[in-house]
Amino acid sequence: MKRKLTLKQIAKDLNVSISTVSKSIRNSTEIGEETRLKVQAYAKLYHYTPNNIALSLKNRKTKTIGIIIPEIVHHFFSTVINGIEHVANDNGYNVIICLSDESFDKEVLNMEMLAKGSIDGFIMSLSKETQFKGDFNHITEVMNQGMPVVMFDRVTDEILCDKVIIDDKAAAYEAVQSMIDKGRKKIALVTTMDYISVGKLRTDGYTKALLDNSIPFDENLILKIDDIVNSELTISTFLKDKAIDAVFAVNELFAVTIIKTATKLGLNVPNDIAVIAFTDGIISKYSTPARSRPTSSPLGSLRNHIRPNPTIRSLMAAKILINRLESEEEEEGEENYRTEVIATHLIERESTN
Amino acid sequence: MKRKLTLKQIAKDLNVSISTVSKSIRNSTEIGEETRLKVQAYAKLYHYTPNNIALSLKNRKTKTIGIIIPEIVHHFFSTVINGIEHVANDNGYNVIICLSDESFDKEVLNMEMLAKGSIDGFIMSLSKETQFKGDFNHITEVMNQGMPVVMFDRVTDEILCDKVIIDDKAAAYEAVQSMIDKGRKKIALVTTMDYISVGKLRTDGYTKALLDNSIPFDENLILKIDDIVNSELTISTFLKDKAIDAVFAVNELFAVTIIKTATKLGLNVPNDIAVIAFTDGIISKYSTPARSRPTSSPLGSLRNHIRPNPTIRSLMAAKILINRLESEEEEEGEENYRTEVIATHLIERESTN
DNA sequence: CTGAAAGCGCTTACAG
DNA sequence: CTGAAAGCGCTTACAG
Repeated sequence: MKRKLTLKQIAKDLNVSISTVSKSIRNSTEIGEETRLKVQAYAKLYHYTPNNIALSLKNRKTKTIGIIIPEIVHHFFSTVINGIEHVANDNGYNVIICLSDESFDKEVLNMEMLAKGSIDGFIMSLSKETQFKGDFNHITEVMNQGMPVVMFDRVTDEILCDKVIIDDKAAAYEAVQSMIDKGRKKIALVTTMDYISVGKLRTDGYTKALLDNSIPFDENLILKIDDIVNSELTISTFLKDKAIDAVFAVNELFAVTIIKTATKLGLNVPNDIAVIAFTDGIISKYSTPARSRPTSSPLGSLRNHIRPNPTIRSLMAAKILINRLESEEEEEGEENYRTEVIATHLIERESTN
Repeated sequence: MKRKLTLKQIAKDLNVSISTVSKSIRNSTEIGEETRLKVQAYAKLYHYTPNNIALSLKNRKTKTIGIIIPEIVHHFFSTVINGIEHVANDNGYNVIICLSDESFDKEVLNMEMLAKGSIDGFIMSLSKETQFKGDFNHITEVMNQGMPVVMFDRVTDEILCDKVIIDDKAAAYEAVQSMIDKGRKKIALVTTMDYISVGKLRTDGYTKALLDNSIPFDENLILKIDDIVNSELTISTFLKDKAIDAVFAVNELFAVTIIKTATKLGLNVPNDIAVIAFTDGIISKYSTPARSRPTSSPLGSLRNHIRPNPTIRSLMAAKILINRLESEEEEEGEENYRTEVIATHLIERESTN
């Protein structure tokens, strides 16, 4: 079996010492020009590339960042990865991606694997199951070993570390407020289970908007969905039984399902029932490939929406991590973690209702 | 800054040698029970984990597999990753994912990065741009350094290596034949640009089916699409101008767009125009979240389709790679590359037309 | 100008 | 039963 070319091999082939080869390749002026050029030519000819593993060992840093995200069949995370890669590459870092697949066990395994030396730090978004269990020992563990962690989007208060989030509560508040302003009376909420931090915060925004407007909070107007794929019937019943004239959905898939269900029930969206949601653009992309007539698709009815831009956040997360990595060299003071909150606002299209 | 615990540190803390610590932790009987247990307790208490980087250097293998795929906003690749991870983990391997984002440059950079020692072998699917350029030097390069590569789905004839593909041509042939059998006269083809190997093969199957049935090949019935997102108008014109009664689409997104466009033109699918396509299930998942009434969505009209199962292929690819990795230890004979062709057939739903 | 030595963290054959 | 030494591939301070 062929092997990667090493300094040792070059040294042997050229009858010089390993140090000489190393210095020549790094173009050190310490080495005489003749030798230097000879070695360089040889290295180039045989496509020598230094072994990163050896470099990592020597330098005690890998110059790579690990990303752990729940899933990737999702436009959102794809954008996130691109953003992080961009900043990383600009700063001489590489990026490794691992998927937790929304599973706690996979998240733990992936973190453990990467923490065994493969990377210098993490950027992560918690899996659903992890948020549900509330078990964050794997993260504490990694941080105890001196690895910085930046949490992204799906975060937890139980871990002290850098975080990048959007102001979910405020954005939700704004959305619900806008519905109230337009005269909607019975505003329902379709959200996730409470353990999803993001869903929880958006729910809080909804609740607060109602309170601030002295609208009585009605628990029956809240629908918590665990598995959207099998929930059309639930939603149908929900919409039918209450005289709801507006729905705030915490994500795009929920919104699509709601709009479709409402339409099937003979309701006109947005006239009979308005729908506002957080979106990420992926579903509308698939639903209306050509975009020529937005109103022909479910999302067309979703004129007003909140679309958090993942790019800004991913750039920010990468910068924070790299910053910490570079400054950490000597320092001891760790406690100054920051939580970056990116403002996010409701997008209202012209012909709103 | 805190650091990861090392054998050296433990040795110092416990006043024994590094060798003793190492052997104790690996539970070698060479070490006296008392010492062994003491070391083990200490290691456990402080959560010692061996440094993978050091192990990789020492063993000259990393026990990790690199996956390079074009994108991940795609159910298909998500399934592929899961399949590979499954086999990998079962065999003590870890998996690292890199995205080429359909870009040649990113593909090259990612491969170079991983080839510098981070992994033992590749499983990859070529980016569109790479297929378009036809430049595969980065792959040759990596293979020359003794790294096995298994190509997956989007492959090229220009590189000799292990490959796992489906029989695109035969499956396409079967689909087109079925339309012919049902009496369709003017069968159009909507496909990708020729440089996409998969699209090319499916096109070949289409052509062959026509030939074998003595149906004159009409170039005007072939539409090659580069960017589906902005192609509704093109498709609309295409469908309108010819008296087409059937379309074979090489992928699901094409099919959705075709069906939508046809419907807008007032055509009944499948009565006026039948559509058969290769699918992967993701779009139908988004388009009809609840699945209760399949015919209400574009994909509902796509009763007959070819859905290559990515799981089998990914398991196969991982097995082939690991097999090669494990057997390669000493061997010299490299030339016995295999191309695994997974049979794939048309799925016909009951109420076909 | 060139090279031997130490060290990154680990394992293992070999002494004692 | 324990430990010193060599080596994985590299860099760099230090001799010569």
